[in-house]
Amino acid sequence: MAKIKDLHARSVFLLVHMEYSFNAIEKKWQERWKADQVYKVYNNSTKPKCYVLDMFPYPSGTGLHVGHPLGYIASDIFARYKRLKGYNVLHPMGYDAFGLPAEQFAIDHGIHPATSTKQNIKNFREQLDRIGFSFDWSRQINTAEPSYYKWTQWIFLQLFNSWFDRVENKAKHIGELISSFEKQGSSGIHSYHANNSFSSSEWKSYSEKQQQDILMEYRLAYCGFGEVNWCEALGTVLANDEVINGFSERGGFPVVKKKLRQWYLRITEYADRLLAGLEKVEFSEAMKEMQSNWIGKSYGAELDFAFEREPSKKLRVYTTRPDTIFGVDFMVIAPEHELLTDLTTPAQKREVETYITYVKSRSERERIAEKKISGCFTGSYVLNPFNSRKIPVWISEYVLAGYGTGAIMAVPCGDERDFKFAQQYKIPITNIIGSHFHGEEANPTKDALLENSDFLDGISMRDAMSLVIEKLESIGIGNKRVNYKMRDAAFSRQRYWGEPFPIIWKNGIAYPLDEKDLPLELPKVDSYKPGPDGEGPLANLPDWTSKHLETNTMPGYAGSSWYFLRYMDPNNSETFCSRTASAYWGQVDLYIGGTEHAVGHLLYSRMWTKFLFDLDLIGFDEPYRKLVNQGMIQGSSRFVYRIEIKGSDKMEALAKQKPVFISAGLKNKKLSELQSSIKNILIESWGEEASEVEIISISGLHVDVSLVDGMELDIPAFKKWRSDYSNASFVLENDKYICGSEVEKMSKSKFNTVNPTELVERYGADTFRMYEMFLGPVEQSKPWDTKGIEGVHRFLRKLWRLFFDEIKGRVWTSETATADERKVIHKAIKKLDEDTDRFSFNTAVSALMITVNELGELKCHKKEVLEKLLILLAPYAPHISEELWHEIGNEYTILDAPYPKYDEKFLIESEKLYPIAINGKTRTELNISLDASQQQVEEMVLADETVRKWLNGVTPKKIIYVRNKMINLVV
RNA sequence: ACCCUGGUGGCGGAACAGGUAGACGCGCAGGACUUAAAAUCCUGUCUGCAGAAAUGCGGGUACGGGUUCGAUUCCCGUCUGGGGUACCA
Repeated sequence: MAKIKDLHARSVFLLVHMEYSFNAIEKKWQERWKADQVYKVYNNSTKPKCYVLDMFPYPSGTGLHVGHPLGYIASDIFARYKRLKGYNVLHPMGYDAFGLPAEQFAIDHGIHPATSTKQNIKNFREQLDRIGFSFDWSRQINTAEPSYYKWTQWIFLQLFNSWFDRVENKAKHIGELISSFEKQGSSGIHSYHANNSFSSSEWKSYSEKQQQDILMEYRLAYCGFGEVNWCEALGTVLANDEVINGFSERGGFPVVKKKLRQWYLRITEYADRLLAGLEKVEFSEAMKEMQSNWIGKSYGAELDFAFEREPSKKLRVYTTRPDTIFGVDFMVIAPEHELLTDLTTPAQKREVETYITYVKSRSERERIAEKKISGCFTGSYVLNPFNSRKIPVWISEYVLAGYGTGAIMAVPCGDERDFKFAQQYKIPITNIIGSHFHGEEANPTKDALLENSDFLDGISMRDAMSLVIEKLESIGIGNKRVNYKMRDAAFSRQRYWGEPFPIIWKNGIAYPLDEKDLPLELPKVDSYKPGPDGEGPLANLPDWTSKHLETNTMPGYAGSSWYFLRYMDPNNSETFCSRTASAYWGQVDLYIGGTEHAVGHLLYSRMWTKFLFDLDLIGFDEPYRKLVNQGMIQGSSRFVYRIEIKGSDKMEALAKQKPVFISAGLKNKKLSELQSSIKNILIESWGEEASEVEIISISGLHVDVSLVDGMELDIPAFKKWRSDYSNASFVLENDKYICGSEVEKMSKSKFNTVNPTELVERYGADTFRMYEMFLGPVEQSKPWDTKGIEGVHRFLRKLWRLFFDEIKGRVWTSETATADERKVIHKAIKKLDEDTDRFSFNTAVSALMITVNELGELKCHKKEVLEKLLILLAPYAPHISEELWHEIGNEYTILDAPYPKYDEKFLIESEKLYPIAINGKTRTELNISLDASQQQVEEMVLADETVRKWLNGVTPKKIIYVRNKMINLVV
């Protein structure tokens, strides 16, 4: 019985192997890899370690589209490649499961975010599994699970219980600060908050509340007040992108700024280390630039301008250009500036108030982005400290309260924005840079010699900077100052679906929860509606509020700031990640994700890592050694163009029932030209009365990309797509309906998404993986186009035919390879090795295609060559490689195969055809042996008939050999 | 508005340190095999001019300048697509 079964299996096997049945092969290997746990990794090995990480996804309800796997495929290729190269590779995956969309979904549909998230994760996982990734799923994490966020809360408590010692430039336990206050009061080196000055005995005499208020100014996680987008009508706080032009995206209700109690992370204390750390990591220069611009370190000075009316009062400004002090023609303060009421004169009061109301409705982005300038005079003047010149004080939205001192000295001849402001409000401009300023536009030069500048006249601006600062310091009205554009990170949300804060409030004091009470689980709620006064939904729970627990929750980036550590030790219930685990795996060797995280997630996780390092909880202070940013795959949307008409009610109703669409090539003609040519079609469709209607416009509508072949609309399918299009008629060009197209972000609502699972079913995971890589460089954004996928599929079938013939069956042999065949495969090994290492996966795929073509031309079916080829291919197309690897007689997984080494000796040529150029223009070619000396080559070149003719007796000035590619004679 | 990044055939892209621009693939055109289709294979495919042809000469990497013997690559300016701008992830 057993034998019969076996025979049967064998015949099926042979039959199957005539052609490349990718579906069966991929299913078989995915099951076997899972059963054999081939991707499970252990925290110890004699091999070197390599940690390859993807930015984990937010499991959105719309599932995976072809853009998601791009980075995952790239990292999977790299992880498999490293494993083949003999590394112990950690390649995990998980979910960043807290987030606003799930909460909005809950509000709209009443489904608990945990439920919808769980479902979404299931979908993601099913889709991911089809692509054949080498993730170690036993290490999967989910930031929304209590076993995970217990440690997010725990790290938060460490931040809460820490302060930053600016002398040692590191975080320390708050207890050290307290004992310093007890011993020497605020005179200790640790006091850097100017408004706190107390002695040791004063400290001891303070109430607990007073002491805690002071400590709050030092904690790395602290509570304060901050402005949020408040929508009264919705009773909730809105994200910036939920606000459009001062109105809520949903409902269109007015949105204003409101101050609410907020948690913050004191990331500004790490500004210098975040900046310095960039030098130790392999991020792209662009990424480093974005981060350092965000941190925005600048050197300058703070100085006081006394009020004209009340010289004891001062307006303090921050400037990076103290040298321009005599060019100050006006001051601008932020609308939120605390001295605004003092500065506003009764005459200007009404105007200032109107302006403030206007600014309140504006988002910060709008305030700095808008081209038009707005502002308002306060009525007051301050005095230039050096020459007592009267300077008017203005308010403008482009000055932000949070940066510097919230007030600037405006120098219109040197600053573009100040210049435009002066022009708009007709403020006279002082020129301090002579001929560098023409009155047409500002000139921010630092090279001019100063004029109209009192004691600075004739001095260069660069030298003047330090002179002014010295003088300011000596007369005590200012000082040198380093400033950062970066602000402390807002760390709370008035939302439900996030980590609860392990904080209890008593008498206005925030007390940390005991560690043993973690996790503080997110309670179930009946309603996701906001709580009273803009608080989060947790404020609606009597059970929660009666315990005085914090009602804010943590933001999306909390869990993602440290997740890379949890993968190292995912099931540890004693600690967030054991020291042995983090010591073994260390930094992430390769991190892949989009640039959109440049200044958010990446900075936060770098800060958390530095913090954990300071507390000696991990042994490294940069999380990611190397970062690669994958580009975004955009959707290529298709449009149909509907004719919009004006006419009788009957006609307008018909226009809805029987819409008429016009082909893209015709839509740009003038409406008047169209009237006559389209009328016939309208009459045909709607009856005689249609001759009366007027065509008023043509509107473009998204159409599902699956209904369009290239640009041509599949009309029957389109009619079936939506019931209201079933009676549609079409104005064609050349008997075809041609759609319009546009490249946009991939999204369900634009009908331009492509589902990877469908492609995997049609062409196989291997084809899909290789095609995504073949599409272009991983780093580059590009629109998705399914058309080319056939070419990659053809390549895999060609590869298959090197092993099996449709009629003859097995064709691979154990014969010894020829020199030509060896040359082909060694060329491939060299190229693949280089390309995979430098992340040039698109050219690597091309090289594989060329190799298979060349082997096909040579009719090479030799195992010796083919098995090397399979290993090269394995990271890219794991299923087919594994199948064929076993077919040629290997028992173990291809991932444990030794990666082939190329041998120069198979590639060496004895002579080469060199182009010979004169002044860069190629004139002829010469065969030159590779071991010829430079002099021999020169003699040969100069002796050549054609070259001599061209040189026409002239001796070349020099002869340049260009990287083994050409020889150029410069005359 | 500011910061970052891209722009090369009909299309995706290649050219890795400034050195023969258009590899590889798609599409298209023609051909072979087939009763036919599918599949497969072969040939051509930036462009203008000349030529029966092999081929030759010129132009060409968004646009305008510059540096260089030589520029898709470096520099300056302009136009334009994409990402980010602090509560989307």
